[in-house]
Amino acid sequence: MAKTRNTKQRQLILDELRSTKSHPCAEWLYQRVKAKMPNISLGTVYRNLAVLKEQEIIQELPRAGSQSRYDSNPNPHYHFFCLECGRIDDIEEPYLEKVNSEITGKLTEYVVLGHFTEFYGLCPQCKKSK
Amino acid sequence: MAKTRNTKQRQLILDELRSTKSHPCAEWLYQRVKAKMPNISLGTVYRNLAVLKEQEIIQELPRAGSQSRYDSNPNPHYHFFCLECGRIDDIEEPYLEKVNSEITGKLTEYVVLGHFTEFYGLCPQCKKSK
DNA sequence: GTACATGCAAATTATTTGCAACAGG
DNA sequence: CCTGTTGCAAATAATTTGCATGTAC
Repeated sequence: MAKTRNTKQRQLILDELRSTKSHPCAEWLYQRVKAKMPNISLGTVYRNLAVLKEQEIIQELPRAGSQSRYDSNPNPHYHFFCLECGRIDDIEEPYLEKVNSEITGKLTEYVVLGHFTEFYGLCPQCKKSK
Repeated sequence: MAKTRNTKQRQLILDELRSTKSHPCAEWLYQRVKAKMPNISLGTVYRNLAVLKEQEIIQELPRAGSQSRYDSNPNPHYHFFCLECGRIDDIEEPYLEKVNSEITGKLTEYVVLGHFTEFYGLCPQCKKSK
């Protein structure tokens, strides 16, 4: 891992992210940090989030790539995302209702309608080539 | 639901999506359909995917909104996404290892490293206002 | 002093939209 | 015909990047 510095900007961004439970986006953090350091730029926020993520100090909420992807099967089912080659396979396993009910039992204040799950790891091809 | 027509473009896009298991993005579908109908436009592909999704003939793989969102906790944990107001809360429930192991048992050809799960439904506030 | 970081703006990437012409039912 | 749909191009939205300057260590 490359060397990094403790800049005022990076610290402010991290503090701001730690001060909230809202899982904010870059723009939101930018506005907040800007209040304390008016000429910080949005590019700096993006660059620092990337560094902090790289260092595993924070995480970016999961999404498979930057583009939307589509499935001709409209029914909920699970996918397996290969971290190596990016391919997405369907999983035959039936939708785990018990996962919903387990969480529903804990989150009585909420209405739990369902869950999205993606498994990740290595697909058969990428497993072999390791 | 509004009235829709069976255009040649829509049918080709759907056929192309059904012909693959790769969960493609709009651009990929555009290239494929373009081979059969050279002056189709990318905007048409996006518009048709939106219509087909609306009709629940296909699905778009889940992603909470168009922007990346960040979390100051780098450890895997679950989130609850409110379909009404878009807020994302942390769930205290510990990571369900048994979900991984259940899938690992089925996908013996794969290396299952983990899973991303987001629950969705209504948060306490939105539940009340219904 | 050196190289990582920054601010700024321009460039990319992904997606959406306005509009006049087209075509399915 | 009537109105949903298309192709095209321009507009947005989100993110990334080049570059000269700044600053942490």
